[in-house]
Amino acid sequence: MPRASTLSDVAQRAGVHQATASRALNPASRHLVNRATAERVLAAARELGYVPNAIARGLRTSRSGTVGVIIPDLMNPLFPPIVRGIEDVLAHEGYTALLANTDNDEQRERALFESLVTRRVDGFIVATARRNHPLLDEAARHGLKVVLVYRGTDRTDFCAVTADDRLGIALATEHLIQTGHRRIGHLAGPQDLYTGSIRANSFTETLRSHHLRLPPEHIVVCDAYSEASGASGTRTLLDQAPDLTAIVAANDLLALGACDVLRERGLRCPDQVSVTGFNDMPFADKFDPPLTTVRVPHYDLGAEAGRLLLDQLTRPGPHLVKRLSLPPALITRGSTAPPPQ
Amino acid sequence: MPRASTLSDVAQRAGVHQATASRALNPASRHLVNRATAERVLAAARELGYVPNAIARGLRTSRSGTVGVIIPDLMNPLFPPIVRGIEDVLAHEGYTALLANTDNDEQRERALFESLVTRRVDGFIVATARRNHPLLDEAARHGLKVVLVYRGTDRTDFCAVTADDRLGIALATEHLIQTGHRRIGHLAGPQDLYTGSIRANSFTETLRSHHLRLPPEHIVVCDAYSEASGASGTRTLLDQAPDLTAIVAANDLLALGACDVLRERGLRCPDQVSVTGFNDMPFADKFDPPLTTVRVPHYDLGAEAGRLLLDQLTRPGPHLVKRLSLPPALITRGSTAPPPQ
DNA sequence: CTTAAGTTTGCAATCGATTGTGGGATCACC
DNA sequence: GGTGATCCCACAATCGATTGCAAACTTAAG
Repeated sequence: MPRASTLSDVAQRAGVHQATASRALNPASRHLVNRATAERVLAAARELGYVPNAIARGLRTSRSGTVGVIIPDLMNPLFPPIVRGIEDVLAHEGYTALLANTDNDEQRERALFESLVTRRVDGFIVATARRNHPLLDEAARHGLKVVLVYRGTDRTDFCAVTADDRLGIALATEHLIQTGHRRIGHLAGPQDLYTGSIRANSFTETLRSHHLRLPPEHIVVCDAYSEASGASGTRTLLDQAPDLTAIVAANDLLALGACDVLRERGLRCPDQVSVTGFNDMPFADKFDPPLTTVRVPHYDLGAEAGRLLLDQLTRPGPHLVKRLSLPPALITRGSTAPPPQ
Repeated sequence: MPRASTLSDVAQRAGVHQATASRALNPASRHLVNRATAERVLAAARELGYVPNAIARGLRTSRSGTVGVIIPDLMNPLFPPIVRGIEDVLAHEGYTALLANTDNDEQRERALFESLVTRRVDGFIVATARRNHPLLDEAARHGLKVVLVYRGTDRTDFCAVTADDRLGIALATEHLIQTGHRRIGHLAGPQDLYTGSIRANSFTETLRSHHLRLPPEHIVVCDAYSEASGASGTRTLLDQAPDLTAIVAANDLLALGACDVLRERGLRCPDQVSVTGFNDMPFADKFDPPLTTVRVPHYDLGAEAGRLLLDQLTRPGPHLVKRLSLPPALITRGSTAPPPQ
């Protein structure tokens, strides 16, 4: 196998110095070389099948053209669209995303982070933020550009693109109230996550603003955004408050777990208990019953996060800490109905 | 922001030459340096927060420690587990996956491929193979290591890890036959894909081997593995052959499209028409009706593909072209039942 | 004490691109 | 023909690590 041809191979073939070849090949500096020469270089490159070596370029320019994307779990169907949005925007500017699945494991997250720093990514897009997250400090110490996506953090010194979770939960809760429900429970997400805490707060506020009772046993905090965790949370919730007629779940997976437990206990959804989810995950409309949920523009979250990071990477000078919030929408389906008489 | 410390910073602080520092830092060559010296270097590195520069290393060693992973669409729920399997195996050996979504677009695929070649990935794992795929030739010309995953190709000179699709479809089809069905249709996938063609062949063979009639209008080829495509294929199928009592879909998404159309036409599934899918995508058990389908060990496909590639990358010498096939399993759920009387 | 073998370390080239600097053409104009 | 000005291009340093080679030093054996 002949080794790949290099810049100086091209230069030699075109009969110029490699510096000239470099400038000719790079659109941004092409104007520095004579038109005819440039074409000769381009032709030589084409004939040799020259492929620039991004590694060598990266060493010299100390920019790798890569961005680290840290997500909790690719198998949670909510993240692929976010990743997709990020990639589409980055690819358009010649950047490549390096994906890292942390599996909600701090150990693993640290290792992956190190590996990305070693690879000299130009910036990070982080979807694993906790409300107070040591990794973010470390990133800041390294002087790395960071944009948070989907999950925010308590600190206000990081760019972030999130959905308006407060509004989303308010929409779902008010939908239930307007449908006639008065005893509504909440399956909350982990409270060390921004999404878990803000959604729980919004639930509480919404009930308050409608002057509805909210005894503490109407809220159960789940320890993960998973079906299993939603199921066990629902068991607790129903044991504590058997007279609930509706459950606002902080997430679709929790809602699915809730539906499982309702079925397990012989309670019909939505006839006896209504359930709402959050995210409008793919195929939520195909479930039995089709899930009433809050649609979040995941793709756009990713795309905007990508844009924010690109802006920081490509535009010189100081940057504002932008915090962008995108609007969710209530999607009414079959898992909600008026309460039983 | 102080610039990141380099190898020679570490060497200086430890009072040794950078060559020595390099050897001390690298476990594989550490035995070449005096124990005490090595510890001094390690300490210096720790104090300075030294992070090796993978770019510089890659330039020198001409190995990037990255692998290109080309998949058709991350949002198809079947691929995240594959990616996950790949990443887990690669990460364990210090490799990083560069993910590329082609969106089934050849143009886009070519661009992403170029970009990965530029980044000097050490190898490729390809899940977008078509039966006859120009990209694969090009990769071979570049002398790149390639392992196919999930989808094979007609050529036999590439390593591949696939499910035993032939067996999978046979299981689904025989399940229907044993349940009493005689007039069974097939929603086939794109025939330029290995999976599409082998599944269609297996369907035909299975019916033949049971001496069942199979008029050509009982098979409709869909032009993509998507719900929409499955829906329109099903319309054609039902128009051509209204007396079918069962449909073997080449894929879960096609099966979902089929269920949509059955509902749209007032046909009850499974009472009037049974449907089987393929892949056992996440949440297939939650659908209405729960989908009878063929479970494919996606995670393991990815993991094995990763192992195969790693073996080629790390073990010197010539390599066998291994073709690995993993067994699927029939998962019987609510979308299949005996045919109506 | 000499020689040989074995350890440990330093020197310097190298990977392949980018880029600041300076010099040689070419041309115009006085 | 001299003087700039303008354009192109070549030279060479540089990014940060790895590694073949040889020098220096230690130890052991004769």
